[in-house]
Amino acid sequence: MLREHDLKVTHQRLVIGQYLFENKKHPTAEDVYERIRPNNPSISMATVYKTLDCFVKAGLAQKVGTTEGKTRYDANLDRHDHLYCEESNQIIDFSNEQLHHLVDDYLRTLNIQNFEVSDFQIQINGKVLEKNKPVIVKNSIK
Amino acid sequence: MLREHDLKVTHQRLVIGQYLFENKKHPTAEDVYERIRPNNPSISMATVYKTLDCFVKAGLAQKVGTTEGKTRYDANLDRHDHLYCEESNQIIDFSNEQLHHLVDDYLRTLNIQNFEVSDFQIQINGKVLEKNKPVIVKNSIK
DNA sequence: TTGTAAACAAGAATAATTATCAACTAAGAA
DNA sequence: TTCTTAGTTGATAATTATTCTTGTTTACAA
Ligand SMILES: [Mn+2]
Ligand SMILES: [Mn+2]
Ligand SMILES: [Zn+2]
Ligand SMILES: [Zn+2]
Repeated sequence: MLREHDLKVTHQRLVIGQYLFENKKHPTAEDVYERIRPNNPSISMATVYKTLDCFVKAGLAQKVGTTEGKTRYDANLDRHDHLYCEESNQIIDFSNEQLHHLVDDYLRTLNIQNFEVSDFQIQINGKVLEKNKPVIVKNSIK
Repeated sequence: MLREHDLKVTHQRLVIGQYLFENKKHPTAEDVYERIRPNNPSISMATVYKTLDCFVKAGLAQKVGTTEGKTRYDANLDRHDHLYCEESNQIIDFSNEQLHHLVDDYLRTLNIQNFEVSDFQIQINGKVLEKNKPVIVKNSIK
């Protein structure tokens, strides 16, 4: 994956990439650092930032805007939206083809003058009810 | 407006509020500070932050998440979405009842287990074509 | 195996935001 | 009006998030 994107394969990139890609959370740089540190005590915070940034530039991850004053990173490259928990600040992936089409089709019927739309993302605010249980989305229409 | 929200009426709040409410931009704290400073040289940055924060807490404004590492503030309290210009980083209000209903209705048909939706906001990414001309949205369907 | 550009760790530097605190003031009570 | 006081402000220090600098190490092409 790194090679495909012309990135040198280093231990640091493998470790950070593995965490980011395997469990699709939306961690801050700090989160990543804390997580990988126990097994990789020599990796520095600057490297975490540079690595995340290089993933973003390579298109392997994206930044997610928040209101908390820190940037979150997302390795889920599929088209998806986000559930923002107002209590825990966690961001949960939400994928729904129909919803996407619905909005996409509608946006195409509008003509937004002087603005070229590239894509969109829906930020669904609310709160997780039971903090330990998972959030599951079910499509009512088949 | 301030009195209705049990906020003491101070010169600083009037000045900052006036800027924020009259031209519905999405300024950073720094933007607000730079803008009001010429006519109010004694207002401090800390006051700008505290004032914006108190507007948010009172429900007179909202924070807008960005990917730039600084928070933006929005005094447009109507339900609306945002056009994010990837080039200039400006955020433009986008209001469309139909689109809102479309998404709202659809979200209600889903049952998102263990998550209580309060509201949502669509982030439309793209770029402003001609930087000096305005961005206008027209509804194609009446 | 070696040369070299790229990447790294450590720590300094900067940028954004928040905290502290003494002085001031809005606004209600007397 | 004047008094009282809780809330607000400005100056400045502190904290937090991120980026920069520099000497050292490493990936990998030749
Ligand atoms: Mn910063
Ligand atoms: Mn901060
Ligand atoms: Zn995501
Ligand atoms: Zn807005």
